[in-house]
Formats: sequence, C-alpha cells, structure tokens
Amino acid sequence: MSRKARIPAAMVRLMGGGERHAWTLEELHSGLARQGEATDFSSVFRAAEKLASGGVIRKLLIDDGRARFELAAAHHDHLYCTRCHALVPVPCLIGREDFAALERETGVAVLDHQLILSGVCRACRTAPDQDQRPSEDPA
Amino acid sequence: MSRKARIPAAMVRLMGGGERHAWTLEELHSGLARQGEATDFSSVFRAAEKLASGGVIRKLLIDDGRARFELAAAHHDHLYCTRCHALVPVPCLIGREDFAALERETGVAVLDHQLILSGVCRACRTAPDQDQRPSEDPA
DNA sequence: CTAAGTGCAAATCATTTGCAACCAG
DNA sequence: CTGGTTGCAAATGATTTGCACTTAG
Repeated sequence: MSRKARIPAAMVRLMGGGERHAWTLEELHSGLARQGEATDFSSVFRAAEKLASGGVIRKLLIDDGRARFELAAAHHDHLYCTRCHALVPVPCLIGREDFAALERETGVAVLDHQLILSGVCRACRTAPDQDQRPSEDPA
Repeated sequence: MSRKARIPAAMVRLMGGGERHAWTLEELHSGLARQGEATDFSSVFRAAEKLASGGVIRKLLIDDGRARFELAAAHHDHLYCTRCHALVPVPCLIGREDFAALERETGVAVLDHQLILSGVCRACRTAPDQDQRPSEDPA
C-alpha cells in the first residue's frame, strides 16, 4: 500500500452526521465540499464504490434515475413517496427466518436485501395536486 | 382516440410467452423483432412506460445499470445472484398486514413494493471463481 | 521506489425527448 | 379531420473509465 484514503473516510463521517440518511453521489459531492473536504466527483464515485463493495454503505436503487447510498450499519427498509420523492426509513420487515427458508428452497445464500415500499405519503394525499419538489426525511 | 396501440399489446403477449420473466428494454426490443413485431427502441420504451404506469407491468431496478420489466399479474419478489446475475422469482414475503401497520404508523399509503434479495446462487457458490456471463431464469 | 488515491477530462450507456409522418375512428 | 402511435435522430444525464500526478509507506 501507499497512502491512506482521505475521501472514503470523510464520506463515512459525512453520512454519519445525521442530517440525511440516504445520499445521491451529487449530494455526497457537495456535502463533502461543505465540510471542507472538496473533491472531484469521480473520487466520490470511487469512494462510494469501494465502501459499498466493502459493505460499509449500501446502494439503493430508486426509480428516479439516481442511486442513493446509506450507511449499512443500521439496516432498515424504505418508504418512497412517488409524489414528493421523500424516502423514509422504516423498520425492516424481513426476518432471518425468511432468509433461511428461502435458502433451503432455492439454494441461494441471501446476503442482503433491499425492500422499497412505494406509495403516496400523507402530506401528498392531503395537499392539492401540485408537483412538489424533492425532499428527503421530511421533518 | 384514433388508433390501437400495436406495440404495447405485442409486448404483453411477448412477456407472457413464458420464456423469461423479467426483461430489459433491449430484450423486449429484440424479442419483439423475433416474433415479427419489429419496432423502434423508443417505441419499446414508451410502451413499457405506458404499461408500467397502467399497472400492467412492473419496473424492477437491478444494480447492473438496466431496468427490468415483468408482468405485474403474478406478484413475487426476487433473488438476485450477484455473481451470475440470475434473477430468480420467489414467493412474496411481504403481507398485506405489514402494509396496513406501516400505513398506520407512517401515514404513507403503500401501493406497491419491490423486494430484491441478493446473494450468490448455488451454482456460483459451487463453481470456481470465474466470472460468469449474465443469464436469467437458469433452467 | 511502488502502489494506492486523486483530479481532470473524456467516454459510456441506458434512458428520454422532439418532431414529422401515419392511421384507425 | 383528430389525436394517439410510431420511427428516426438527437439530447440527456448519471455513471464510468483512462491517464498522469501525487504521496504515504
């Protein structure tokens, strides 16, 4: 080896900051800049790639064109509002026992899972029809 | 109205053919061609878009860059082998009761969900390390 | 010296969109 | 006519990659 990775570390620190729980690469990029760790987008990409493959963070696939990343530490599933695009973490609905059963039946060793529930959040159902701006973790 | 949509219909027919359960746009495109319904890629895209919004088919987000589409009729979840990229349908693990509980707690009306379990299938665990070609619904 | 980490620029690639031609009702 | 449908070409946009430079070990 030769040099300690600066970006990955800063990224984990940023993600653990509590402001947000799921980040797009762009948000990570600007987030790092905001905390004095300005860097190139490709470095953000590679750091995320590395952290994800190392199991430190998890990549989420949302149907809006951009991947999100979250710390893998606290596992939870997600509720996605198709109207305002809020992504709300919810307690995990899948249990170990389900995995075991599936593994027995299918022969596939389940290592991870991604559950995204989608629908319309209360605010959006109540509010008029106007198209709302993306927001995350609505307070 | 004015004209009956040729592509969407052919697409549903193709997807119900049983050969495959999840299709990329590219596969749908070539699949249609193979069954004498040659068409443009953008038409495939638009047909998928329309069918998906109409609830006839469902869009799946797999972490390999391409979306997959499957008939929504028979709902099931998926097992994704991260090694050979096989996508195996498995019985759904989530129940209505879970939805109801979540809706009560979060206020989000759950309309749909996507659960993708990932891991390594039996073949890949047994086989040597070589990187295998993508295959789907391995016989 | 040596290899991993980084920045910058350029390439990829699936996905989308604009627009004119078409056609069943 | 009319408005949805289709084909073709071009635009988008997020993601990736090539490459040279830097620096810790």
